[in-house]
Amino acid sequence: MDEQKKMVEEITSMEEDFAKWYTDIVKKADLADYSSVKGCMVIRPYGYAIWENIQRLLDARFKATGHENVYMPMFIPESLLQKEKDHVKGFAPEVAWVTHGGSEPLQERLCVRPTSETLFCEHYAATVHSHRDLPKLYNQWCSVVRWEKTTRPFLRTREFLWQEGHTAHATAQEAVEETERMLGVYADFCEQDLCMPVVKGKKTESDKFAGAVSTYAVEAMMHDGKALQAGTSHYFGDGFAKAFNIQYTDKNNKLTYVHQTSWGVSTRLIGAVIMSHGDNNGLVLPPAIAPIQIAILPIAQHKPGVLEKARELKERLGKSFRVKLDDSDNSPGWKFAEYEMKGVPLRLEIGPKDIEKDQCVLVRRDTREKTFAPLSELEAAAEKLLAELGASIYKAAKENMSKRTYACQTMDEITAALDKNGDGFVKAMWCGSEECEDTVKERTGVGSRCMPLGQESAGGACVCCGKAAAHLVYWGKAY
RNA sequence: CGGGGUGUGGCGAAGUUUGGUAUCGCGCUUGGUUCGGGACCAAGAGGCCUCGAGUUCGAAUCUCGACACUCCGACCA
Repeated sequence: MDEQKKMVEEITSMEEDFAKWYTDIVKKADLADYSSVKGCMVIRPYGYAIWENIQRLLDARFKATGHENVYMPMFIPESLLQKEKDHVKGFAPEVAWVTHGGSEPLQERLCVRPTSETLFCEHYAATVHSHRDLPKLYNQWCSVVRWEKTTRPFLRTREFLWQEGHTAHATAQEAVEETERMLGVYADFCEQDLCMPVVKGKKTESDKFAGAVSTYAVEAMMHDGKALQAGTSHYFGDGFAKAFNIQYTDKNNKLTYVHQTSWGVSTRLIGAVIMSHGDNNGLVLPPAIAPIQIAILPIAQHKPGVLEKARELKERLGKSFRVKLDDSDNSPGWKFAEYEMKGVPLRLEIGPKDIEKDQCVLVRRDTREKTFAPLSELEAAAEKLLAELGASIYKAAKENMSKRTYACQTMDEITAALDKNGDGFVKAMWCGSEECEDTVKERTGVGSRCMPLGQESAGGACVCCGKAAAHLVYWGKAY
């Protein structure tokens, strides 16, 4: 094949230009397209199918932990948004406002929800009266709007799809447990279903959600060594309850404020998957969320019996897997490249030679390794290969993370590690002062990502000021 | 929000310096031959040159403005 044609079809290599590689995949794998409003993207059927799988799997986990789905309005009156002062301060700069209904100016302008804490609070204030009404374990799937200045498909868009869980509890302890439980649900989902290792941690004071007592996050590492916040879980204490007057009568007939949490993940997860597993042939999808798990590609499909056999296999495999049979006129080579671009985990080739031997060829997306599978054992073979692929891409992502995690004691060590090995997580102690946090960022370019849970090491000196350190911090550049 | 880059059929580009009514590759349509790593032949279809104002006999090309995309920083899911 001549070079000219190659240029047309191939994507930019990730080594050459990671940012362009990313947007190439978004476009060429048919995940999303730009629209006429900056930062608002069209999520195309293939991209949306990935989101539907994410939704389905997460929703099951939410239900399993006792949550119910609800739907809150898209608009928030300005006065309602204003009730919690830290919250409004955090979000005011990026809300979109509705000022007119038709041609009539509104008496009070309405903001398009950037997040729905205030709406849930208003509702809880109206419906929570007794300890018997608690806990409230609500979740909603919706889109929210934040008027971002710079945007990128999936990673940062002005409108994005997400879920937001909002819970109200009788006690602080219960709410803290909920916050940690949901962080765990996210971490589990990322690791098991997205095959993406994450670091669970607590955000520093300066990095907390607007209005939260504490914010937790799962941080993933992308292929280029930059960090991506994959999900967050917040503990609110009774701050919102006081601002919105959410009280219940407890067992001792005493009026008490509730304790709240909220937690969310968004379509950003799709960006995370692209940048965790993709390669120079395109997307690589974890089997759990792949819209097509097996692409059946007939070879020499005009020859007698081939299409019939391919259809038979589709019927059979369709009972256990998400399967697509491509019987279009495109050449086999074209189809190979196409389904690799789309990240389909497993490709099944079936041609005259296979039919003779009562077998087919299975090819893993990540390694392109071919396996000849007897048709009698096809389901088992496919199952095994999908599981192996999942384990294998998880392992590769994990290795990338370990390889790019640098333990440092001094500022010079940080700079040296980043210079030598490229972007990654820097593990370093921190005294807890905002000054040091800022200084580290200024001088080394890495900001605090989180204070990892379960890794608190006592003692040591702050990497910046040298005083006694309170926390181990993962630092990094972030998306 | 600061600094760069880009905007021409569906996609990628040439043409802009020096104004004269748009070119190439891929894709698409039809017919035929092919088919185990991005096939080939033939005949076709398809363009508000991002948008708006201006200069000019005449603008993709010059001027001004807007919008969008994108990269590098600062901020955020």
